[in-house]
Amino acid sequence: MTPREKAPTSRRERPAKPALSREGIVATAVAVMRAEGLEKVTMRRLAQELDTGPASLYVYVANTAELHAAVLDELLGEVDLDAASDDDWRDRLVEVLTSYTEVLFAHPALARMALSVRPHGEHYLRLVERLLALLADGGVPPERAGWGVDVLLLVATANAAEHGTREQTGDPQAEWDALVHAVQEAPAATYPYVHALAASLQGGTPRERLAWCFHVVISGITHTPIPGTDS
Amino acid sequence: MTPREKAPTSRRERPAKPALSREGIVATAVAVMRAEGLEKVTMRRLAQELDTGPASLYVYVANTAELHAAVLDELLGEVDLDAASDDDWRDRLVEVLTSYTEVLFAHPALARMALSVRPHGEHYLRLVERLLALLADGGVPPERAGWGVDVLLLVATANAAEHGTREQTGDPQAEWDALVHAVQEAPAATYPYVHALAASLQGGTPRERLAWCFHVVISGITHTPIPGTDS
DNA sequence: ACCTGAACACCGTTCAAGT
DNA sequence: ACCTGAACACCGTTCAAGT
Repeated sequence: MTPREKAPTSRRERPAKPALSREGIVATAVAVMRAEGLEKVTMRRLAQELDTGPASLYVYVANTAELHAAVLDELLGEVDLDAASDDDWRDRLVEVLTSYTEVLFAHPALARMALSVRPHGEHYLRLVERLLALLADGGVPPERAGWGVDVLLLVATANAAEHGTREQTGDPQAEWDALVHAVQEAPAATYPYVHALAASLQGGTPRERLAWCFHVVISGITHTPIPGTDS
Repeated sequence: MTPREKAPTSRRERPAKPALSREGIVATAVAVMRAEGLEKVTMRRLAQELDTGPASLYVYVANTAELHAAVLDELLGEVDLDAASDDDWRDRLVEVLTSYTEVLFAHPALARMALSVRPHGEHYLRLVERLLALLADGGVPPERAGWGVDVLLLVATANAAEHGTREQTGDPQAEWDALVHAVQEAPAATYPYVHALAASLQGGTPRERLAWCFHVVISGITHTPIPGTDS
């Protein structure tokens, strides 16, 4: 919370170098990510930003992965947990999940990371708590809700990783075109279903597909008992 | 298919440097990945392996991402498309998806990549074709099947990325412990649901959870029409 | 205890020059 | 056309030495 707190300087010099701290490092990391993407959030770059050498950061941060995880939890603070509609619990669930996805959408690299490094920060816990509450509202048995939250967050995170709009590895349009091309060129003899589907491949907006995806999982959760355990 | 084809050497020298080719490069990449993981599949390392300079590879491969995509499609050739059971179409679907997940399980880094670079190789098309056929068997309307395959593969890929056993970024056990710890420490006042769930968090084997996950999505697909489009 | 310079061991990609 | 050496612009992490 004190990213650039000025040390009390007696002599008039250039803005005194603020003392290093975990908070300061994470805050700088978030700033760099917002400005230039997660790819630029490197130990060396951050050290440069904080006017020190990369080795100094290792006093406060174990490694790059841990730093990125801290950045992720910071970002999760932006997820809107208060669904506006007081309609069906399903719709409220979709609202919260959509907010989560949108937050990650701007940083697909972060979403990809969230799939390897299990988040466990404060903001993440808050989100899980909210999702569990909504599933409980819907009468989903507790253990099934636990597994269900896992699947819902997995789907949301993967969607963000896949369709996110920033920091693309290559040209996303070109890649999509390549897929469409591959599908359209698929010989009807070998790939009858793929061939037949070519036309409807681009059907629906990304937003429609995302909402459908969430409804599929929610519906599935209500219909699929955990084997042996719950009713 | 001709990874180390020997050029016809007249003089007896050390094994003549094979001519470079896309196939040779990809084959070498697959070999390096199997031996040491995707992390080691770098342009420089491959060049070294092929006894040349990194710049030479760019004649055959656009960049590292494209190379990794080629490796992925190669690996997808190992997915078992012929479900053994002739039971319910759902079970056969789960079998194929489980095979896909298992193939990626050994290479989570590849799974993560599959979420950013849309695959469109031959083996990938074959897999999609098979999944579409199984959904058609189940009477799922074509367009919904198209969207459904996307979700099923997304879930399978994300599972592999998340729970994969190799090339872990950090210590996976330590991370899982950190999550369990965070959940158990979660104050009951602020996080009642998370707190209540702490006990059952580790419930079920990964395999059970994966199968449940697939059944949830399949069930959801059969119950959730695409808005406005299909019946 | 905290901070640092310097080093080690790597990356991807480009480009002018060669064959 | 294909191949290459050399360079440019970066990485993460460690470690001995300083304050």
